[in-house]
Amino acid sequence: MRWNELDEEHCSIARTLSIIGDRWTLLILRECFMRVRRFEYFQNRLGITRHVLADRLRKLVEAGLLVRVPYQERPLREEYRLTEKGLDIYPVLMSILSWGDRWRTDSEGVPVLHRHLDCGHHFRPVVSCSECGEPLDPRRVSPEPGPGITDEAALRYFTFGRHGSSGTGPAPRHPAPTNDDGAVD
Amino acid sequence: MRWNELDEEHCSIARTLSIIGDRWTLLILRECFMRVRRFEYFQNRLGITRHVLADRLRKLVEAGLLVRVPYQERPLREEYRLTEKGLDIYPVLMSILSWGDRWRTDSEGVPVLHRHLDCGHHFRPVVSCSECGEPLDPRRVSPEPGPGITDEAALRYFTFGRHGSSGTGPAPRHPAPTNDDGAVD
DNA sequence: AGAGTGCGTTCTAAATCGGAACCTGTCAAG
DNA sequence: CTTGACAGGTTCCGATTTAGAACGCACTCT
Repeated sequence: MRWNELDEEHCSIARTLSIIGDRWTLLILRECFMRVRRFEYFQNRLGITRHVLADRLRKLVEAGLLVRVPYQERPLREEYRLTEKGLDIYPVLMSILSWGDRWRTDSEGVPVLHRHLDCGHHFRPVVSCSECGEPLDPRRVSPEPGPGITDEAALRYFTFGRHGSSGTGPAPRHPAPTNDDGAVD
Repeated sequence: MRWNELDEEHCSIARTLSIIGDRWTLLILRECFMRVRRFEYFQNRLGITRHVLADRLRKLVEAGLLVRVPYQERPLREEYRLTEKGLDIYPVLMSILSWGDRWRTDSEGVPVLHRHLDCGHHFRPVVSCSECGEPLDPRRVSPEPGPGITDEAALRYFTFGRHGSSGTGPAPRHPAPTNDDGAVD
């Protein structure tokens, strides 16, 4: 499967990853949230190849997460700024950051703290239910086919098993072998 | 910068992306949350190359997000199951999904709905402050150097500007040219 | 005139990926 | 006792993508 095929998947995760699903794009967006806006600054802060940077910025503009805004004329110079669509990536970055703070921090502690200016405290981002406000437990969430899915995609997505040459067998039982290996799912 | 260098960055986002920052890894994890656990099933559902699948599963096991648990002997067969560390990726996936539902949905509506079993409603995931509970506005959050950062990384990270051959200049002003191009930042 | 700035493009070698075929145990059927 | 199926990979090749460095261009400043 190629990037452009991913784009046509009937899954919001796949479709989103067709834009932000590579190593550099999210780091570029992180810089945007740090108010970095110009080519040279991205390049110097990230250590990214100029070639790849130009490509990713172009794609982010095409996708509508960034816009080019002139900041001088003669010669024309433009900077890259977040649109509302780009600003809305913030929860993704904060979720990633939160996981990293929990699981990839050495004894020194977290590298960056975040202060919420509205309440004044250092905080962790918490993902919760829009309806009841409780934090989400993955095993208390049930995916269901929505209005925008096709029959074929629904079958593929919601039938447990495979969809290749040999037909869809019954859902295997997963008899949950007793183990103490750290598997929690 | 290579993948293994990313790993050593003083930034939780970069460090996390060194694990999940590629096209396939998050899709594999999405399948894990759908209770997919075996090689053939991942391969058939995702359409991923077997070669790449084997590589990504191995890396996810090395990184501690998945464990291999035997489900039969002779021949030995193992399935891949989420650890607590892997389960904790859930907020990242839900944030990505939420963005896709908002920005990449055509007129048909969202492809997949999610029901919160605790309250019974379809919901959107909301990222909020652990201290006051309010949803996060990116412009009301201020990053600050934490205990785990080095002086050099702090300079790099918190000084606006570049860090190449020509020293760090003063922070540019970004005079916010008046525009109506969709830039909101 | 010469150097500097900002934003790219071009070039080459190395790494990675997609697609298909092949390998290894084991069991079950003909 | 051969054949086929199954599960989980590995191997191979050609195509794409990347890293790293150099170069181009349209200006401005000294």
